[in-house]
Amino acid sequence: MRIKDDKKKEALFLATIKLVNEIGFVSSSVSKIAKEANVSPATLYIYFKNKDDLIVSTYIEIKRSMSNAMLEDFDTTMPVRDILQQTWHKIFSYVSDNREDFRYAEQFSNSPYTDLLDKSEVQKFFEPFIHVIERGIKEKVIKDVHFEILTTFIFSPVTILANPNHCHSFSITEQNVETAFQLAWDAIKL
Amino acid sequence: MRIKDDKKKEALFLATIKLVNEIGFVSSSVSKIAKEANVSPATLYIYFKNKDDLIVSTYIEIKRSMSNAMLEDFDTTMPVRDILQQTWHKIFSYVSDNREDFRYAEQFSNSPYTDLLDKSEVQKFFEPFIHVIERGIKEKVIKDVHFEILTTFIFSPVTILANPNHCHSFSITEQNVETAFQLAWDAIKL
Amino acid sequence: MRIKDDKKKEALFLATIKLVNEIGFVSSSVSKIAKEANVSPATLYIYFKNKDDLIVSTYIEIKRSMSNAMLEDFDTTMPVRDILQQTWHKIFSYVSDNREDFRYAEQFSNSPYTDLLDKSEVQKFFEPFIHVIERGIKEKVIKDVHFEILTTFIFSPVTILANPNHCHSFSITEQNVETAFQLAWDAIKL
Amino acid sequence: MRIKDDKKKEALFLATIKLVNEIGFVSSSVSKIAKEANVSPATLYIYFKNKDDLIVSTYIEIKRSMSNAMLEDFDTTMPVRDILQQTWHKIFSYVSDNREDFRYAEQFSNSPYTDLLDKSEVQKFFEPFIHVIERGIKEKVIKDVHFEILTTFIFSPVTILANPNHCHSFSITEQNVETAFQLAWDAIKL
DNA sequence: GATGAATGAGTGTTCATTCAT
DNA sequence: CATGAATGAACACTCATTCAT
Repeated sequence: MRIKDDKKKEALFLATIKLVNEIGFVSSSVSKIAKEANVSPATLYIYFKNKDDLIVSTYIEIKRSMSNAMLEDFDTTMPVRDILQQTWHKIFSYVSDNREDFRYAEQFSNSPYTDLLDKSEVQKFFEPFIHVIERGIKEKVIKDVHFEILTTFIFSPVTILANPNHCHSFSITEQNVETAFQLAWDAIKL
Repeated sequence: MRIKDDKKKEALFLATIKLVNEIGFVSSSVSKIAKEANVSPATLYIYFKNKDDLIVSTYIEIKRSMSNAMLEDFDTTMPVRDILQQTWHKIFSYVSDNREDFRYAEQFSNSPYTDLLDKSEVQKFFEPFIHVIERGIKEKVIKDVHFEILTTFIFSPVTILANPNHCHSFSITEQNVETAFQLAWDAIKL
Repeated sequence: MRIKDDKKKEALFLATIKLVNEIGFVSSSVSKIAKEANVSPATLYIYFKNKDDLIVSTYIEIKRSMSNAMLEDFDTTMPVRDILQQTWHKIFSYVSDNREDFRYAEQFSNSPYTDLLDKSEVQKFFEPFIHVIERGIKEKVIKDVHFEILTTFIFSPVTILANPNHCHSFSITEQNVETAFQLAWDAIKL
Repeated sequence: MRIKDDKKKEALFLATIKLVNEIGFVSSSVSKIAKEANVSPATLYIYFKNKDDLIVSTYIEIKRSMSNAMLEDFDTTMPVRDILQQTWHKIFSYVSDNREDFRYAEQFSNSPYTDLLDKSEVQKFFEPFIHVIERGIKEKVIKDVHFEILTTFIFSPVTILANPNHCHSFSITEQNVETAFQLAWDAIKL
C-alpha cells in the first residue's frame, strides 16, 4: 500500500492558511483548499474528519509553534517586569517573522470556529505567564485588580498593534515595541 | 409611502443583527434574513445593492448610533483626563445597553466584510476624541508616542473587556469600569 | 411575481416515475430527475422539501389515483364474491393501463423509502375492501382464519401476476385474470 | 492459504447481509462493508469483480443454502399434496431460522440488482418442485391453468406471510403455517 | 495475497441573485 | 413598490474503484 504522506498534511495546512488569509473562511471552500494543496478534495478527508477539523487543527498547529517560540529562554527566576518585557518582545518577533500564521490565528479567534475549539488546549500555553502575573501581584509590583483587566493591558495590545487591519501605520521596530511595552507596564505596575 | 419604506429597511437591519448574532455571518443567508424581516428576498434588493451592502450598511448604522451616544454631553473645554474618563464610561454604558448591536459590530470588524468598508466613514465618528488626545499631548499630560499606541491602550480595552467571548468573568459594573480606566490612564499619561 | 406552476410539479412526478423505472431509486439522482423534468435542481426544492419528500409524494399521488379507479362503481350491497371479483378485475385493468405507475409503486413499497411513509395514509384506501371481507366471514362464505392469510391470497396475487419481473409469461387478458380469480376465491371461500 | 481465503469471503458475505439489513443497499458502501468484515476495501476486489458482483453473489449464496434446506428429505414418490405440504413447512422453517438471510433475499429481489442476476441460476433450484406440479396436473389433482398462476398461489404466499413488513401480525407457528397451506392447496387443487 | 492511500465523479442541498407579474 | 418563483453555480462530503507497496 501507499504510505501516508506527512507532506500532504503539511501542504493542506499551508494551503488553508494561505487561502483563508487571502479570501476568508467563508470563501475558502474545501475544493479550493484541496486544489491549492494539489490534492483531491477526497484526500483531504483522509487526513481530517471534515472541514471544521481542518480549520481547527490548523489553528492548534499554529498555536503550538507560537507557544514554543515564546517559551524559549523562559526563566521564571528573573524579575517579573523583565520576564514580561522579554515575552512581549518575543511575541512581536514571532508575529513579525510569521505574519501569515498570525493573521490566520487572528481571523480564527474572531470567527465562529472558535466555538469548536477546546479552549483549555490553547490556554495551557499561557499558564506560565499567568503564574508570573500572580507572582507580580504577590510581590506588590503589579496592581491587585481583576485578573482579566491585567491581561487586557499586558497581552491584548500585542494582537492589536501587530494587526495591520487595526493599526496600519504602526510598524514592528525594536523601538516601537519597547515604547508600547512601557505603556503596558505603566498600566499594570503598582 | 415614505413611512412604509423606512419600516422595511429598519426591519431588515434588525433581522440582520438578530440572525447574524444567532447563527453567524456564514449561515445568515439572504432568504433567511428576508423571512426574519417578513419581506421577500427580492424586496431586499430594492433597499440594498446586494448582500454585502446590507451587511456593511447595518454595521455603519450601528456605528452611527454608537457615536451619537458617545457624543452626548461632549464638552471639549473639560480637562483631557475627564473627557476620556467620561467617554470611557459612556462607551461601556452603551455597550451594556445595546449588547446585540455590540456583538454584531464585533463580529463584523473581525470578518472579511471589513475589507468592503470605507474605513474613513467610521473613523470620522472618532475624530473628536482624536483631537482630545492631540490636545493632551500638546498639554503634556499624555505621552508623546505613536498615535496608534495610544489608541490601543485607551480605546481597544473596551471592546476586549466588554466581549464575553474574551472576558467572561469581567462584568460591567461602575467599579470595574472605573478600575479599568485607571489602568488605561496610567498607560498613556505622562 | 411568477406564478407557481402546477405543470412543473406534474413534470417532476412524471420524471421521477420514468427515471426510477429505468434506473432505480439509487441511481435516480436529484439532478438527473431535474434534468428529465427540464427544471433546475434548485427548483425541485420549491415544490418538495427534499428528495425523500419527492419520492414519497410521487408514491402517494399514484396510490390516490389507483384508489380512485378501484372505488369506481363500488357497490357494498352486492354479494361478497361479486364485489371481490369486480375489484380484482378493476385492479388488473388499472395496472394494465398504468404500467409505469404500477412499477413505480412496486419498487417503492419494497424499498427503504417505505419507512418514511405514513402507512395509515395509504391503508385508508383499502378500508372498504376490508369491510367486505369481514362481511364475508360473518355471512360464512369466507373462511374464518387469520386476516392476513386472507389478504395474502386475495390481494397479493395481483401484484405478483402483474409484475413482469416475477411473471413474465403471464399476460393480463380477461381470460387469464378471471382464471386467477377462480384460484383466489377457491383459496378463501368456505 | 486456502482456509484464510474462504474465511475472508465468508466474512464479506456476512458483513454484506448484516449491513444491508441494517442500513439498506444504498448506504451499504464498499468501504463500510469492508470495515465490517475487517478487510481492506482493496481486498474485496480480489474476491469479487466489483460491488455488484458481491451483492449478487451474496444473494446466490443465500439461495443455494435455502435450496439445500428445502431439498432435504425430498421424496418424489410421495403424493403431490404431501410433497407440497412438506416443502411449504420446510420453507417457513428455514425462513424462521434464518431471518437475516431471508430479509436480505427479499430486499435483493425487489431491488434493481435483480436485473444483474442470471435468473436461470436461481430458477434451477426450483426445478424439482416444478416437476411435482407438472405431475399434479397430469394426475388431475391440480388445476390445469397457466403455470405462473399456480406458482403465484403455492410459493409466493410464503414470502408475503413471512415478511414482517407486509404481515406484522402473522407469526410463524405450526398451526398458522398449516392453515395457510390449506388455502394454498384449495386454490390450486382441482 | 493484502493493504491503506488516493482520487474523479458524483451526491443532495443551499446560495445570492434575477425574472415576470 | 413588492413579490414568490426560478436558477446556475457552488457547497461539504461520499462513492466505487485503482494504485503503489
